[in-house]
Amino acid sequence: MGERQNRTLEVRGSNPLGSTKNPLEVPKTMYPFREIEEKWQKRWREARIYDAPDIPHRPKYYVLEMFPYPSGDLHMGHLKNYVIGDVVARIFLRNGYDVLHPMGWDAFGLPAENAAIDRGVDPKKWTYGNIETYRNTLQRLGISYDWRREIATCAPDYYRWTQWLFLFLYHRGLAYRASGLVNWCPHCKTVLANEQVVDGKCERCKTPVVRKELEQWYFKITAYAQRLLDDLKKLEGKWPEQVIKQQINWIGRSEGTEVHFLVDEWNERLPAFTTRIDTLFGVTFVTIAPEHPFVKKYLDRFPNREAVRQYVEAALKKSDIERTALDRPKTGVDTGITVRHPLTGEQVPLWVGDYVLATYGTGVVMGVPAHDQRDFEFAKKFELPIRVVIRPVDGETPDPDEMEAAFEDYGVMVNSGEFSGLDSKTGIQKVGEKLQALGLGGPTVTYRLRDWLISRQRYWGAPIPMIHCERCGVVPVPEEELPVLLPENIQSYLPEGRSPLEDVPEFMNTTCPSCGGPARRDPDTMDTFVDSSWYFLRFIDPKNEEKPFDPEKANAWMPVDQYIGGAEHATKHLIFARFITKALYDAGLLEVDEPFDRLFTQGLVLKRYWYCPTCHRLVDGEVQEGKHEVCDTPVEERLEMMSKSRGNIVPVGPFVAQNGADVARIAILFAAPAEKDMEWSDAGVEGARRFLQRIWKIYQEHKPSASVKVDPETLGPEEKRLYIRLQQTLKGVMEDSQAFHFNTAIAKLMEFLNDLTDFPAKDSPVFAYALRDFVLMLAPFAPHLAEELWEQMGGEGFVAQIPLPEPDVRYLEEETVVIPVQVNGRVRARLKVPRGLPQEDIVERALANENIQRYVQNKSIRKVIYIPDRLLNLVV
RNA sequence: GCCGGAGUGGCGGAAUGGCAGACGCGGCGGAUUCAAAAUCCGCUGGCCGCAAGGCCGUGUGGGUUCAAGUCCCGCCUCCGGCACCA
Repeated sequence: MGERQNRTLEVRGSNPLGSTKNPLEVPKTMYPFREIEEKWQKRWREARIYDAPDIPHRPKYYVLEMFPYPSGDLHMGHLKNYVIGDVVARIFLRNGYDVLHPMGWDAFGLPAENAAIDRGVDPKKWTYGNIETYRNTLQRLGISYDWRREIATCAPDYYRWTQWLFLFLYHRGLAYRASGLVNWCPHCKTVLANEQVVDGKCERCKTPVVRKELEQWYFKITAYAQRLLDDLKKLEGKWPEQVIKQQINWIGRSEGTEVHFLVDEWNERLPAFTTRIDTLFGVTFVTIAPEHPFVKKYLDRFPNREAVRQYVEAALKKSDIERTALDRPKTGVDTGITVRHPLTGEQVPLWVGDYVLATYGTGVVMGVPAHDQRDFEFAKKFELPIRVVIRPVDGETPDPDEMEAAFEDYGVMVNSGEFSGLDSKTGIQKVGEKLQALGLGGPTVTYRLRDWLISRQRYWGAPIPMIHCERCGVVPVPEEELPVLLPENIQSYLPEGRSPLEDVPEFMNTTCPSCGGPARRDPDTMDTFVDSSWYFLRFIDPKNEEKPFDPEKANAWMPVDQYIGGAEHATKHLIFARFITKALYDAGLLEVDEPFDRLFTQGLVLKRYWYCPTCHRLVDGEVQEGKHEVCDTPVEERLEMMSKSRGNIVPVGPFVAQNGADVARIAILFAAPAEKDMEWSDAGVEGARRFLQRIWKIYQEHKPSASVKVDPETLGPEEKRLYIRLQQTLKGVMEDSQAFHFNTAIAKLMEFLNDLTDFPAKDSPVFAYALRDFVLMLAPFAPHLAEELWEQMGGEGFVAQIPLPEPDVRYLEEETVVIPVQVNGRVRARLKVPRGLPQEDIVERALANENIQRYVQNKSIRKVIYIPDRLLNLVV
């Protein structure tokens, strides 16, 4: 799996014939980046310039990139995340902030266990080995981390506090154990959170998920549904709209009405949820989900008990995929009992149907075939009556016998007793009130969000700190006994459908903290999203042995001012972290109730590769004339996110060794806007390399001094122009960087380098002055080269700590401008004129122009539009 | 189906309603070289033209405007998220 080193893959599209150039080959004339980068990394480290204080005394800025899961090699996809964060951190560090910029490892998780299963490697050794590699690579990139704060979620001194968090939630009634139907991945042999099921499949291995009845631990995130929704307003304009929308969707608030159907015989009531209570009089049946507890409870007493039993069993066996397949016909079975309509008193049949979801609303729906398409299909199939109770505002009441689809629009209520004649919206209110008055329901709100299932039947995670005692039941491990250590030297990590810890008697057998009798530990470990739902707090106080974090420090540093990561966490990590933060806030442990003030979601890094559909793997380098040379199958071209499992990664380590960290940084930032997906291509590297090489060269040729001073008032025209261009660049680069437009910021630096190259009077002080400021601007993007050049110029201190130059606002505009002259909106000439020339003079000069003459002659000028110093349009 | 986002040269991509294609990659031509690499200079959206210059051009059809890649209305395509959510 991805063991082979990546070769160059030709970049198709830009060069259909393919390049023979090896991007890993260093041109001989390259500046000595290796020595330079090593030298400055060492000096930064020794001077500890990236250390953040425990409590900031200057304005604080907390920059955080989503920490990685350390598997194998760090690749270009990761890199983008860290480089963006680093540029931001460096800008704030230079502008007088105390910057907290930490890095750590999301180190619990399945791949470690799989490595153990596949290759017999100890998960801990494997993980720490990877961490070592990752850390080295990141350090080699010169990212400005405060490494003293490094954390790993798999370390006992971290997961001790993850366990503390569990107990904290437990004591606040936010962690509970419940038996229910859970998402089960038959391949990973573990349960999954809702958030980890994608398209009905396991997010990790793509196996269709099935339902299974298990007793598991849940976090009560639904208790925070409304606040998680409401507080999104605080994030507007600071989080990507996309992510906010996704969370709104995910939480899925729905306002409706609960309505109770009565089962007189057993003195039970079945509440149903609907958003269209105005259609209540159209109910001709009621449908209940197969998994509904009512079904289980009364199955034996249903007249059609055999049919129902078979149906329920079959439904449970189906995967979610099968059950939710789009065009699947409705299925169901009549229970044989009837339920009483709350308003009409009519008895309607109760059906079991798997189009009703047990986990949404109440698991029961009222069947209104005339006004709900699903009910309509169900009724048609089972020949249930259709009763129309809504008519269009300006139309006839539809004839049920002729309907081909449900009429789902709002309209006017008909055949609805005392409510007939009301419009739908009023009806919804009135019927709701009536039900409430009768004690048979009333207005209510439901959410799509479900509680967070956090038990995992796997080894490599934080053990759940709970003990099961036969006498006392479930008992929490006392806080002072944390951490509950994960046992090492496990015999088998192979998933058996139960936690591997269950087979470790030394771990399992313990004494009950309550009664002292023999008891067993909870064998499950926590979902790794629990680990990462609070890690940003531990960075603030990573060595604290008394508590997860010191509130004083946390309140000084929180919230994270800028969070950077992938949008794929919109409804996972980002919602879990918000929930945990709110829970800590409610307990008075934090003064903020939102963890991340600003969020930036960077685009993915994609890599094109050849895929063999027969061998099911990447086959770059084994392709002959469009076929895989091993099996002779035509290969497919794929463009996908870099990932170790696909094998299409470009590892950062070798790339940086060959090209240098600064080249890697510039290449990844310049290639595309940071928020957009990009294809990694070696072609882009060439531009970055040339750019830095040209910078190096111009400084070696002219040896500018950092102490040069310039009085712009005394400059000649050419010099003044360069001075003005410098100010424009300073302004543009800063503005672009603050907007995360690093690609255009670098483009502006390139443009200015072109100006410098073309500048004729290279011995002028203004030239040296421009080179000085150029280095200062370059530093956030290519910090090593900038430090080196700064030193060569005789500059004092680290560039990394020197404030970014402010543009001289008096000189942002050039003295002459080129004004396009349009006739009827089409450009016919361009005039070079002094800035601020009055309109009359411009028009006069325009009319003197030969080409303008051709279009204006014999015609009268009807209108003159002049945008000062921008454009002239003559309408004739 | 619903909710987002995006369609601009050979490619990645620029453009507060005001010169479409900045910057870079690639390509072509030249300088340098015994030769190549590297480097430097010039050209590089399409079509017509010796040239001056002209016509066309931002997925597509309309509209607003002196002026539209940008604003409005309709359509097409692609990507992401959600989806039997009652």
